Amino acid sequence: MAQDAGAAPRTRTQTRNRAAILEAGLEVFSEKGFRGATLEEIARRARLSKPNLLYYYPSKEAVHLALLENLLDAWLAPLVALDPAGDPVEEVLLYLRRKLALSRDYPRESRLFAGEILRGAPHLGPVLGGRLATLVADKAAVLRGWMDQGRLARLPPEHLIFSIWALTQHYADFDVQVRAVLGAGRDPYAEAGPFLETLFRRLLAP
Amino acid sequence: MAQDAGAAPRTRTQTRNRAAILEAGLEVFSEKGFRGATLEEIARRARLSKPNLLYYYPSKEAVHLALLENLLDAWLAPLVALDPAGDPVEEVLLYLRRKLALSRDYPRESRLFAGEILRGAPHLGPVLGGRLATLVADKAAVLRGWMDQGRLARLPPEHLIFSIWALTQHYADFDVQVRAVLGAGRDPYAEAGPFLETLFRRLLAP
DNA sequence: CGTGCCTTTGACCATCCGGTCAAATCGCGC
DNA sequence: GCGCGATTTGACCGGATGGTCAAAGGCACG
Repeated sequence: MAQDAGAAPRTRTQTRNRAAILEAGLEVFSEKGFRGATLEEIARRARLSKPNLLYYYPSKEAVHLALLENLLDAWLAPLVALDPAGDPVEEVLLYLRRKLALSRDYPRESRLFAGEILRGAPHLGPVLGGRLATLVADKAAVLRGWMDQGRLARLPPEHLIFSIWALTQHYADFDVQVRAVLGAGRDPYAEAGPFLETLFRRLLAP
Repeated sequence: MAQDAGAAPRTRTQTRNRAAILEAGLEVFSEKGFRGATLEEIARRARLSKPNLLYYYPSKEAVHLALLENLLDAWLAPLVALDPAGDPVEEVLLYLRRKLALSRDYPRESRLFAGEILRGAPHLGPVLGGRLATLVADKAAVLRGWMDQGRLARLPPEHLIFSIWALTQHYADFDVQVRAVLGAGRDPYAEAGPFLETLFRRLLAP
């Protein structure tokens, strides 16, 4: 039996197949959304039969949920890494760069996330008001401290964080639109990097 | 017969029912996405039977398409209104305010749009590389002209436009997340307005 | 080589859902 | 109040899809 999705895989086969399912699920869910994705297609991409997939994850939702949960840590890591002991402007810029790198290197994850939030966060709703809200409150306090010390321009810290999310994730989530507007032969991320760096340097200077 | 979705409605009944269908479709599509929406639910919200809905629009896609097309003009209007004869910084800020107002007053439209783009723009793909790209190229030229005259900070104009899209639409598309982070009792838009205004004033000053 | 568990699968089921159709009903112009 | 097109609907269809099940296959270990 391998039905318990939460348990650690025991055999090599389990490890390999679960990984293949998650990879395939990420591909399909991020492209088609939860409703648009089919178990058939996920199974095919994972080179498994549909019942075989259901042997590893008990339902479509279980795969989706596993992906979102796995994602969360990686997604929040850059914000967690914001160091209260560092230089204020440089720390925020570091966060910006890390977040933009996530959009560039993991656009599927970004879109999976965006789809979930866009639909009202039916699966990770509680996490938003819980872990996420706590983390943001924590880091907002750090930012506010820096502002109080005059080392960072005074701004509503939560909205400063939102602006970093919005500006970086836009390039992953709205990729088609960005590329359609820029035309072929241009590298969105290569241009976005310096632009966003300028934007935040001007915004954050005390 | 009323099958031609493109034709202007002739009777009062047509006008009323088509409007009801579009309103219901907007509600359901923006909340559940194209695949997640069902004709049954759209029909119910429009107080029509399913076959009756199909009498006015020949398919689910036709309703979706009609919504996107109706939307496009309203969505692009603020950018169209960017006046080459106006004051550079004030014109951009005006655009920002108009766009934020759209997010505040028409969040369902914003989410409908976001969903379409997120899934790779299967329906209005051609529009992106056509009308949208042309419009942006046009206004980017205006911005560049202002920059050349030293009346606006030198920045990649397309990315400047992207940043306005990203920052304003974020508040509509990721509404649940924003509210979860801010907590109840706070008005996201009331806080976002001044913040974004500050952000762009600092960014755009020559 | 045999036993027992892990893994895989073909066949199948129930449900949902977009769309059709023929018939009923409505309501406007005469 | 009649005729006729516009509108509405119950019943139905076919395909897609999430999920089940019992049986078969593979593999490690005695």
